Amino acid sequence: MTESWIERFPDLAALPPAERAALVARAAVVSLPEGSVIFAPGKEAENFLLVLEGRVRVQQVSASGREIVLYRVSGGEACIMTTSCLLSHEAYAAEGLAETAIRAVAIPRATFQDMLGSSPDFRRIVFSGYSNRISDLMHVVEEVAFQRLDKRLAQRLLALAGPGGDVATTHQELAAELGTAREVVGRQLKELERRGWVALSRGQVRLSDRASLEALAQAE
Amino acid sequence: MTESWIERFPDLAALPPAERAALVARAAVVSLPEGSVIFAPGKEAENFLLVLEGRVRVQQVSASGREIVLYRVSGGEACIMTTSCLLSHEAYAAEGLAETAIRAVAIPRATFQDMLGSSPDFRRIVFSGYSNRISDLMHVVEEVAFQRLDKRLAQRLLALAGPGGDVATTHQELAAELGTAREVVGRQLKELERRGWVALSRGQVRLSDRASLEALAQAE
DNA sequence: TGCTGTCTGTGACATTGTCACAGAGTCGTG
DNA sequence: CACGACTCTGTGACAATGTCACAGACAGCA
Repeated sequence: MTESWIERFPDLAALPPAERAALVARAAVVSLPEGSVIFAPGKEAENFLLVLEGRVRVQQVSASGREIVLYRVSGGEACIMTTSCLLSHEAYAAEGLAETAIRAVAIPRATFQDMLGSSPDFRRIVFSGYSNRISDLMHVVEEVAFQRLDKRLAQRLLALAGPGGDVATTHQELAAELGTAREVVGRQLKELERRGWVALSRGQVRLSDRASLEALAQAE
Repeated sequence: MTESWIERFPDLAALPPAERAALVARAAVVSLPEGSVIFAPGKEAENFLLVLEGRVRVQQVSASGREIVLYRVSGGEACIMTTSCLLSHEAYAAEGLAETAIRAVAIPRATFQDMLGSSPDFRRIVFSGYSNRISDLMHVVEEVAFQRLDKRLAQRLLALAGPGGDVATTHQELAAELGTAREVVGRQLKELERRGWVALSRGQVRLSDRASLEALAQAE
């Protein structure tokens, strides 16, 4: 059982046996219930986290209470906000929430530093985590600064929709995804409904014309 | 002379003599004129850059031609966009421009990888570069998504002003700093002028009431 | 049933973005 | 100097988005 998690990270599973054994011995698999706060402003992280299962949502909260989702970390990825805190003690104005129940590997600070020095593969995992996050953040900047809201909303609806084409969410939650206000989302959804592209009910958006939404999502 | 640059990075200068010598031997000091494109979408980097002198501006350009400044890299810092390209071959939609003439240390890919493995201090420099950039990007998101434009403009004017209180820039350039449109900047400046906080002339903004601008910049 | 809290809808207004111009400053050149 | 070419700035009309103050609708529960 102690060996199982490392198989999710092929690069790590391929480490020299000694390093691999050390890592497995010193890391702990932790479980967190849905809704847990993984990190928050002012809370310093003690462990480096590799997410095994579940999804972490990282978002920013403004002074006025508005929120915006920055990115999500899924199984197989490193949660690099904690890393940053580990390495440079900077406080971020972001918080990480467990959107689902989480299983993750917690690697203590010292082991993390050791592994960084000893394992090129471990470094690659950490760096590519950073790299992906920077990429995500630049994408957010680009969207917020330059994209129309109807397009962004269509994108999110498509991304959040289950296979049946339903999105179980409130207008408030969608507004937090996009960094805008609830009323604005309400009006945008109303317009999409008027065009026959979605059907609205309390706490739910049903996508009734995916093709049109996709066209909108990809529009210039 | 070959030894001089490393003194700008105390962490590196303090490396074990062997490593330090290897680094100095394999890295090259390069000079770039003002206006050089350090990196651009689609251009893959071959070297890791440590900026010695000068300033690099990293900005994003939208399809519609609007721009937004993401952050600046100054002397003593690592230019981590190039790093990312080095490590994960991801293409970013950002470009880096030399705002001033630049002197930088270019470290070849292989040496960079070696140093990452052998030197905790080198790792710290690289990681803290990443960390700072993530911090910068989150700050940009926060500003663009949640802050009023007059406040952001006041912040930029104060940041860009020389000691005499002059900002030599066009409305277009200010708009690119903030990710907005020229006309909007023009109107905002007009309003600041009406209040007597700035004086406008072609290609220049003179800050005539710093205290008021600072109050605006710090307003909620 | 009535109460309570959440979710949604709406109108009025402020702020910001877009578009299509026009006017004014600067510079080189004849 | 006169002229054109170019950049920089100003403006009005309108569209899109954000803010505020509500009111109504819905769900769960005593």
